[in-house]
Amino acid sequence: MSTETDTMTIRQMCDAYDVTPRTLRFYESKELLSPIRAGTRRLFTRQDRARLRLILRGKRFGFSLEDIRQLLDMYSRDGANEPQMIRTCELARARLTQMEAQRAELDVAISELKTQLAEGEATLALFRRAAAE
Amino acid sequence: MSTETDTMTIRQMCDAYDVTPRTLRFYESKELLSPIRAGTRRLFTRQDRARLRLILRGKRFGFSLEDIRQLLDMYSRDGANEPQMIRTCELARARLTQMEAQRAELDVAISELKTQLAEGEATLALFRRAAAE
DNA sequence: CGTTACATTTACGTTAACGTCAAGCACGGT
DNA sequence: ACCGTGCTTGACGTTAACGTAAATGTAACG
Repeated sequence: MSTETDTMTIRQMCDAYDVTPRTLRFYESKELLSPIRAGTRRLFTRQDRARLRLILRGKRFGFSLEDIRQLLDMYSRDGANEPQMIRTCELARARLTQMEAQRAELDVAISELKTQLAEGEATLALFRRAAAE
Repeated sequence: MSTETDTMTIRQMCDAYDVTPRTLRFYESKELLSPIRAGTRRLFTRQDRARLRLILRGKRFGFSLEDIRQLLDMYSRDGANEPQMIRTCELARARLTQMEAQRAELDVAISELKTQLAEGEATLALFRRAAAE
């Protein structure tokens, strides 16, 4: 019971990671994944699953798939390659800066919107009083 | 010096609000703006400018143009119409909730990315020591 | 062997918010 | 009349990340 094939079909992947088949094929076409084949069908290995998890995480970070592809390539081409690690870190730092800026803008927008909303609801309250006459 | 025409050409608008002509025409085509005409040319009134400011603010809030159109319609159709005010407030509250959720996610993503980055840079530091031999 | 249940490839469609021509008025100046 | 500038409309192009449909394959079940 140890050699449980260790690969997953496309559907198992979809269920496990909540993505569609189209998405997995799309990622393969973009060279983000490279499942092996059993005849014509895809079989996703442990490696593919690790990569998919990284991809999904990257998306949560707001990286584009193209960014992710680069990061993934750098990661896996040679884990112990200094210039590539440096590049990876640079990308990450740049993205982090963007995200922090985005957060700041979002904060401003949120408080502005709160203000607006309060105004609107105050006006509404006035209407109700008038209606209560 | 009082009747300064009070309208602006498309270029003046672009310069004043940092948008392109295409954007203004696009907004008109979407019925977000309705400049008057001097022959064939557009003249943007004070009202148009007020609406444009609202549009740009809405965009900062992350509203889609379609949302903005609805909000604008509700605003201007009759400033003193209760059901419409209510609808406007509901839209704003919904959007606010989205924005707060987005901020929460962004916070998580930021701290995760920070962690990753720290790891990466630690690894890099190790490399450098090894290289220093 | 026929049907059912997934799989595969190919390729066009979608959405938002404009960008980017192209071709042609319109008006002031010379 | 001619030029240059700025404005106009019209229409196709762009980008990302898939969605969706069509036609076909194939593996296992009964």
